[in-house]
Amino acid sequence: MYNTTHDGAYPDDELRRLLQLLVRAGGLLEPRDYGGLRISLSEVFALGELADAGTLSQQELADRLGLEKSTVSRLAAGMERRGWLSRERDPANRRFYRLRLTADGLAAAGRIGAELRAAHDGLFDGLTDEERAGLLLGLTGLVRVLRNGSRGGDPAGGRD
Amino acid sequence: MYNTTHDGAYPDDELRRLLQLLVRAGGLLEPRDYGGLRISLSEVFALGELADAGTLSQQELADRLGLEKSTVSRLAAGMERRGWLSRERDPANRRFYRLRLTADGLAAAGRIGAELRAAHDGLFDGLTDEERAGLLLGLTGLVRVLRNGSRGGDPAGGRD
DNA sequence: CTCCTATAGTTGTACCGAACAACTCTGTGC
DNA sequence: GCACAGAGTTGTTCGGTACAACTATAGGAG
Repeated sequence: MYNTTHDGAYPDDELRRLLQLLVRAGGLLEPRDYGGLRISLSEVFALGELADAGTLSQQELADRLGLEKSTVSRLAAGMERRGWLSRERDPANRRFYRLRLTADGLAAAGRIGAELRAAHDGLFDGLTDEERAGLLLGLTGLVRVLRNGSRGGDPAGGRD
Repeated sequence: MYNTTHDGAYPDDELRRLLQLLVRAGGLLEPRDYGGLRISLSEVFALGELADAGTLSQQELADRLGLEKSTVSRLAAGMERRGWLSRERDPANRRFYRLRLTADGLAAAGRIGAELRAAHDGLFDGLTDEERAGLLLGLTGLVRVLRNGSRGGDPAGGRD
């Protein structure tokens, strides 16, 4: 397939395969049902960020999610409509919202967290001990590398 | 964050974090420039499948990509327009197309393959040897598990 | 105090990738 | 010949996103 010029020392193929599996078989891209509610990937991430941070302005949330502020405006409005978060203006500076998860929002975050955990437990069940340990180690490193952007020549990104 | 009820033995958090990094920092979802050409993820996958298989009908391609035939119809039309593939009717059964990459299409597949390899080489550079080895092992297993769908209670999927 | 500017958020609009449904075209079996 | 099945197409709709232009609030500089 894509390994036209490569010697096969690395899993060229696996990289694309994995992406493809993640995207398709895993249904990564589509909104899906978490805890019985239809929710988009961005909403999943937003719940996570807010559960993490407690209170965020929309702009902060946008930065964390890598989304445009207008997108987050509508995202937050939707989540408010669902009762997952409250939007109060910051009394100290009324330009800012103070986005906070409501009890419902926290519950949703909990359910989703549980599903994510179930998902990865299910995945892990199919792995050998060695694979499991290796994956854990490798993924941790990968997260580190991706987060620090320590890549030579921006090979994967190219859009920031 | 999401680990409201978990004991922390697994990288709960890391799972979502990884997804998020993949999706955002990696710019996974957006069409991006590969080898200087704007190309969607599905086109990347389609090039891979066709480079793999040589000749496919649209329905076969749709099955492999997990897309609807109508989507693939337009996808293939677009790729034909770009000169990446040829669509001849199968002479033995004119209902079928015989999709094949052109020389240009193969070249594009090669360029994209090179970029994918560069991307993951760049990623791998930031890893320790242990992490690299572990990741390789774990990913291989993960691909196997995802492909076989051996998951307890369909934890990750839920949309097919 | 007024005006200028910066920044948070909103709204209008457009785009893209995808699904679904209804359609056409081709082949097959009775 | 006709009915049915399957491949591909087209019309339409939807969701998630960006971009641009807007409003509203705040913080100076004169």
